[in-house]
Amino acid sequence: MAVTIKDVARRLNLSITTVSRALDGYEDVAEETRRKVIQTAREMGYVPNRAARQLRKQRTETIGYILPTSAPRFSDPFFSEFISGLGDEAAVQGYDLLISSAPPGEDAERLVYKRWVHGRRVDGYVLNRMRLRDWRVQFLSQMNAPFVALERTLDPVDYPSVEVDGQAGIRDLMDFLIGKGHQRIAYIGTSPDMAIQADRYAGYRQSMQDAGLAFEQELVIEADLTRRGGYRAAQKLLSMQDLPTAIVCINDLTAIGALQCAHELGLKTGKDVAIAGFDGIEEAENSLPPLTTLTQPVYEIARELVKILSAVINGTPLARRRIQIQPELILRASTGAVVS
Amino acid sequence: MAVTIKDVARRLNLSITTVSRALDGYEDVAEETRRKVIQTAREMGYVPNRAARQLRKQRTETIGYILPTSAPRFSDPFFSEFISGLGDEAAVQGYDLLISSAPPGEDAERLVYKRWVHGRRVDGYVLNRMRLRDWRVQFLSQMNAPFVALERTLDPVDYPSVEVDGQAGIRDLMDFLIGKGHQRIAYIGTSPDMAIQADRYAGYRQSMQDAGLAFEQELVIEADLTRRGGYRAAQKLLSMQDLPTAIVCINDLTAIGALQCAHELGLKTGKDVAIAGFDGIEEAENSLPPLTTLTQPVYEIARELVKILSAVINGTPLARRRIQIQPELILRASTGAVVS
DNA sequence: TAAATCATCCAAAACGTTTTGGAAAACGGA
DNA sequence: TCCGTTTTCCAAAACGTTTTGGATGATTTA
Repeated sequence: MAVTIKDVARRLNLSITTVSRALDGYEDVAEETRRKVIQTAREMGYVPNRAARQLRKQRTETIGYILPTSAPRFSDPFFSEFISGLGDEAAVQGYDLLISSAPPGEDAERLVYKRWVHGRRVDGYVLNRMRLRDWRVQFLSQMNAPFVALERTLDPVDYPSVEVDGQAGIRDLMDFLIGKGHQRIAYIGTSPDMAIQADRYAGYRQSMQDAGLAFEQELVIEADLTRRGGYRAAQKLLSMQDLPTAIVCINDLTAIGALQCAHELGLKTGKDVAIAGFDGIEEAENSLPPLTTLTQPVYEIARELVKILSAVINGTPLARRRIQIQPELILRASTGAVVS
Repeated sequence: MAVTIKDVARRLNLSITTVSRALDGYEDVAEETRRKVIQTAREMGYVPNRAARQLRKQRTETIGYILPTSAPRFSDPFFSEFISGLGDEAAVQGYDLLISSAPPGEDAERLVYKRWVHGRRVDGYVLNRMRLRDWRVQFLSQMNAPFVALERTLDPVDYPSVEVDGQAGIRDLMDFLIGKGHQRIAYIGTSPDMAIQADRYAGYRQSMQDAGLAFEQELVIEADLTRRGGYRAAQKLLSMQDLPTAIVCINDLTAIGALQCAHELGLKTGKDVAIAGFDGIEEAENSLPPLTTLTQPVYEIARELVKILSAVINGTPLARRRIQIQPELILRASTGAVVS
């Protein structure tokens, strides 16, 4: 059915060895021959059988990403952009992108990773939504499986990563808020075992301290990165006696939930209370009011991750094993009037 | 390195044939033997090498989906849910999910499909964002590649599909609006060669006609399914002499753009003008005001698509080759006060 | 008792590549 | 002319499965 290397060889009266080597650019084949091989291969529409090549070369030329789906029906604008970045760069590097999904931290997740690792399903892994101690890091490095992560963990393993400097980002934001006179600043975060929580919360704590502002435990709430979580957390904050004047949120979805809560309580966000997020998702541009946020180049980050992973797989030495990206503070109306 | 079938066979003093057949559930192996095989295979952590199996069986046990990325940095809440549905059901059916991305309709898209088809990269394809005449339908059916599509095209090819009845959905919505007394109802759609445009626009036209309302060309605007497109289209509509009292949008993102435009022009959506969307994305629940929309079960649709595709690949006869899903009208404040 | 059937097992081929370890021919230097 | 190089090619092995077509005994049937 499909045209194989054998067909090409037969047509040219050559051995399959020569055809293979001609196409792979080996030096021990005459230029004239190589020319002919390449041409007829193209003419005949020859495409190497992936499975055969994989079997022989013992590599799959595929990279894997397992979606951390917290709910069966899950939807997060971050991921469509992230995946399209992974896919695009994978194509550039000659890899396919294999995708599965599993609830993070569960046995199901373990199962998927194990199956892929033992079945030698992919050459390398892209990880994100890291937990502070992440079994995936331990497991993959133990199994000698190449991987790269967005965000860093505390695991005593040296692995290549891209990290967004959430701490610095939040500090920028806090400086701005404090500069505007805010003193009671609340923080809505997520579970303390998530890497981004450790990172961003640290920024919050540090800025409060540097500014000599009193830390109050009740101004810090743990949510779950969703709109609904943000909404509920804001409910608590905005029903206090002594209202916070600003709410810093760990991500945009949380902030958008908070925005809605404030609105329903009759508070004017940007005037009565300032609210800010983190991520720079598109929805944040169009919320009411538009959301102040720290934006990160998700698409480019995804591509960078694949670039690094590809280098790791091929044993190419890396210029830098840890790339740090500074998020950019985008001021919008949710933290006070702006001329945008 | 990895444990192969040979290792298992050696351990048990059996041939690899028997091990293979025991694991595959053939009848010609003694129950006692099968038991032992299964147990030691599990103990040794044996996972069949995918490439070898693929090569031998001439199938990849993988299904493919190519993201229609209209922009390099593209983000659409629809797709994260869609992909997670595809991935979950693929896992259930024993398939992997391979993903790539390409701008729809371009040569790049053609290239990706061709490479996958010729390289026998996947066993079947999931298509969406169909155009009215879609070359992919022609191409894949010509190549005898199994595929399944969300939405139908006009191509004279019989293929299995899931379709959301946009026409009926829009009619429901229109009935509601007309019942509330709206007469000047505008429609913001997209390029007429998209299947969903044909479908949903038809619903609009038909309802207008059935209600005896005059059709006005200037009340129909072509946008591009994005927030920005919706915003710009609404600008045109809301700067007319004789304002429309309602705007029906082809999807939620468009409607959210329109919402914002109305807000900026000082119009109270839900009072001065009614605006509605289509899709039921999460953002629509939290917009200001919350958006009336037609919701479709994206996750379930994705799973259904994979189920059907799996049946097609395996030659299992299908109960129904075309599944129709009725979207559900969700009334929210953007079309007038509601007790929600 | 011989023949036929049945229950288990297995050797070998095949899938389509890449890679190893030469072989043959052409060439160059003495 | 002969021998060592160089250039160009190739046969065969290997990757890890599944499948084909028996083989071997044991059991039943005639």
